[in-house]
Amino acid sequence: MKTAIVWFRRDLRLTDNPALEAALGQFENVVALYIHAPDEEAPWAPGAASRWWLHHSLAALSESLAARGGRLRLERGDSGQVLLQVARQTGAQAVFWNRLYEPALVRRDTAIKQLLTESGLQATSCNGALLFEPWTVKTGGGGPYKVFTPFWRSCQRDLSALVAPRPAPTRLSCTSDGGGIELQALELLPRIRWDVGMSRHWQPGEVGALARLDQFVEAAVLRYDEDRNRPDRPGSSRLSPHLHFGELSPRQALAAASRPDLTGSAGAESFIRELGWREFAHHLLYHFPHTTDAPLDGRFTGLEWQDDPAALAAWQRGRTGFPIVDAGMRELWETGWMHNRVRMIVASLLTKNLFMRWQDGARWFWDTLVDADLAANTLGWQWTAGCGADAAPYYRVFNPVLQAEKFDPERQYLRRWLPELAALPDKWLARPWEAPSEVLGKAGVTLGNQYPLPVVDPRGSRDDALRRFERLTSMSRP
DNA sequence: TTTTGAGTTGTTCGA
DNA sequence: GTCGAACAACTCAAA
Repeated sequence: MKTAIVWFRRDLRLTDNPALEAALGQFENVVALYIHAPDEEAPWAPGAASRWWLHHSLAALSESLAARGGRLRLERGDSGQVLLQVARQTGAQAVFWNRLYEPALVRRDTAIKQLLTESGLQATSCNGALLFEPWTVKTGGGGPYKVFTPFWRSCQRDLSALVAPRPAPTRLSCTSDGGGIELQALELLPRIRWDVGMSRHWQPGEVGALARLDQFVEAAVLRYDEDRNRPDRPGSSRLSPHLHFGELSPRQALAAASRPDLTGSAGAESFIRELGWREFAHHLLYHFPHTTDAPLDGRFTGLEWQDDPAALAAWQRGRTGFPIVDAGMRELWETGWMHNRVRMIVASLLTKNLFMRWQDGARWFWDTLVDADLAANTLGWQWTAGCGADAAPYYRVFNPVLQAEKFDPERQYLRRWLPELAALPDKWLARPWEAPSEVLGKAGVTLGNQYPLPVVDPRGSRDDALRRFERLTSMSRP
């Protein structure tokens, strides 16, 4: 009986899984294996929210394998050694996996491929995570793109040539040896059970991912162009954590949004474009691996940042005194997710009003987001800070009041997350520090008491930021 | 090689 | 209240 290992990593699905399909095409028998090795991802080992998701996603994968006559084997330890050991035990002759593109994992996987090959095993890696491999999208000069629009134009030319998503195998022949450890032994769930409310918001796993995609395509995609900017509406796809863990492939998302009745609609176009941004982020990180910690634009290395632990803590806990920022940070804390429009606003406040390092913000997001993704997180923070690819110009500083009033016109989002301010009239809700004292009194609000005063001068800090960045650009000019 | 056109998501000011 | 221009040049990518 010819046996292969399918090494599951961040491709926790059976549908459109190239590594699984390739293994089943060449071997009669597969061992579905997941190896817990967070040290190998250091310094970007999954954060607490991400581990919660991973726990449930592994449980879901295990269940769907079992339903097809298979079994998920869990192990922990050095990935290379575990693969060799499991291969010995099961008589497997090959290992299949889908590639990942983060710097530490590229290094690890390259070494493992060599180790396996030297040990006489077939090692095959596939593309299951991206629409296009990072090394295939090149400018006319042969280098990687640094601007989104030409990057995406180039990708779009090849979209129609992509193969359609492949169906899940109906039946798996898996070895049924009892090896491996229990899911609980991976200790992915938090000791302090802050996660009890999380399952109200999310269904990790492939079934949940497909349900979410279906719901989005049926109910929201046609309004996506406008509603994706509205934190008060359920206009986001909320597919990011599913895509991150590979419970859904980008090809499946693309195919769903390319249905004949949706093509040409502004909503579907925008959604597909967001898939393009996901590609762009992964490609950039692949080509510029240092950007997780250092600015892509080297001029920003010399920028002096503020060191203010109290302000950072206020930002993290949603106590900055800017309602839209605090609402977002509380949404993040409670649900492990934040609306993208609000992510930009909170990031702008941290980097451009508080002058804190974007890396501090990226770290907090890393630990609290269920969709924490190194490529997307890095791109997003560098974009806001102005030091990344296609970055926002330095004078583009989000005004947290105007943004709230524009994108949350009825203040539903603010009231949902800031119950202590809910009684304030719309006019003052996004800017409570400007409200007359009798209005505050009537609403039962005492600023500086149950709701804070702004941590930074709402008007002056924008000018401070402009001056700082102006100095930066002029200093670097020859 | 040089030239040319264009670039996710904003704010403020003045008409 | 709405609209266009300025912000400040710079870098990227393609012709």
